[in-house]
Amino acid sequence: MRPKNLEKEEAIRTIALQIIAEEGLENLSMQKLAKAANVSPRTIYIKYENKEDLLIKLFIEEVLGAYEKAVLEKFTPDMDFTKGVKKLWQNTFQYLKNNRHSFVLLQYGKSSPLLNKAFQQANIQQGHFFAPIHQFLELNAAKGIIKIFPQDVYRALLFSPVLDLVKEYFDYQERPKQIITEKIVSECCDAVIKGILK
Amino acid sequence: MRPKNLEKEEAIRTIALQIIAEEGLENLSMQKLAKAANVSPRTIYIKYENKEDLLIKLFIEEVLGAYEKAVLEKFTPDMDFTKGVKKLWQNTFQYLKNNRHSFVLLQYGKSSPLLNKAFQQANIQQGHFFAPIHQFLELNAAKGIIKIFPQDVYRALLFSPVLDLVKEYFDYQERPKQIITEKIVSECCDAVIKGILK
DNA sequence: TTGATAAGTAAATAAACATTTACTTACTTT
DNA sequence: AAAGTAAGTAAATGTTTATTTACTTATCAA
Repeated sequence: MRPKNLEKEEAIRTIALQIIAEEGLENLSMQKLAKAANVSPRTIYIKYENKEDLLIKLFIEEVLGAYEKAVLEKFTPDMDFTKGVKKLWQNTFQYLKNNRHSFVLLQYGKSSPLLNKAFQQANIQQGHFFAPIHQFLELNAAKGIIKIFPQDVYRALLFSPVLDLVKEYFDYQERPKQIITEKIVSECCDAVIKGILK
Repeated sequence: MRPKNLEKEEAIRTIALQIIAEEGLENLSMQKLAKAANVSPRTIYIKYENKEDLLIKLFIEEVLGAYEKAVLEKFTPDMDFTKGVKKLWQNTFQYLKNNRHSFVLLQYGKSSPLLNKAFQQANIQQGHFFAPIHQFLELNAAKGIIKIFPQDVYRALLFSPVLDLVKEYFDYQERPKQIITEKIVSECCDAVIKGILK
């Protein structure tokens, strides 16, 4: 049996993310992707059932999976609260600023009903994303270190700002304004931490 | 001369937002829209040059414009800092939770390169969106009431969490978790304010 | 009332779309 | 080295797409 050419598989994923980042999810077509990845349309259908399947796997596995791994690098739920949050912010900013293509699809995950639904299903079926962060927050809430909120609210309070900062970091390249540096990210993180501590 | 039928114009915009919210921007087509709005495809092209023009006008005028107006309701830049931020959060949550269709396209504005570019251009050409908020923050920074950050960073810190809370409010309807109430929104707002005060 | 005119329609156009068919290739197993 | 097989290709499928053409309608100004 002829074995799979892993380079082709990777090209499909990489080029798909690139097209989405540059032209938008609205403008990704199977034929355009095949041509750009130097592959026959049929080849895409070996690995993916259809276009929706491709998008969902790209989003869940390629983007969310890798993003989660990068964010949780050197993080443990039993860390000191301030140190833990700072580490998570650092990891997030570092990873996303070096992976703009992933960042764009990640943002689409908050808009597109297809990806949104896929995320919720994956979250239930294959275990929750960012589970160690949940644990971390529960632990610190129980210890009385931070204010009590529903789990999902912590994410809004603690982590949505850093995603916005990444977006501003990329926007910088397109219009003149102050660049987002690691120092600014760190100072923002301090402000967020101050707000959530009891 | 036969006058424009304003009902048709509004139907086009309303149904477009509805399709985007339910099926995604990826799945909005001019023919689908025409059919759903009970209008000939040609009628859409009277008001809009092409599909991109429709999307941009929908985003900038219908969504961003109305959103800005609602958020700034009863807000003035010389308000007390805490009162001002609380008012902005209240307005945001109230308006968006009652306008889910607008919220979805608003979120697409952070993903789609087309809408993103359109936003940046509109921001420059027709004056900055949310200018009173800029003023408000500058004033409070000058008075030494809040920490000093670049203007765009304030938005990330102060306002991205409330958009995330709106998203969670809508997600509630699809999977069981704690509902986002006005009380929780208000408590989150307090935390954010605490973090940014000097 | 009528003539001008932009709003509106239904149907058509050509291009692009997702997916499949029919075939070839390259590798493993025997 | 030959057979078997999944990976891979090029070209075709029928559908849907954005947009236009050719025509009709409704209103206003004269």
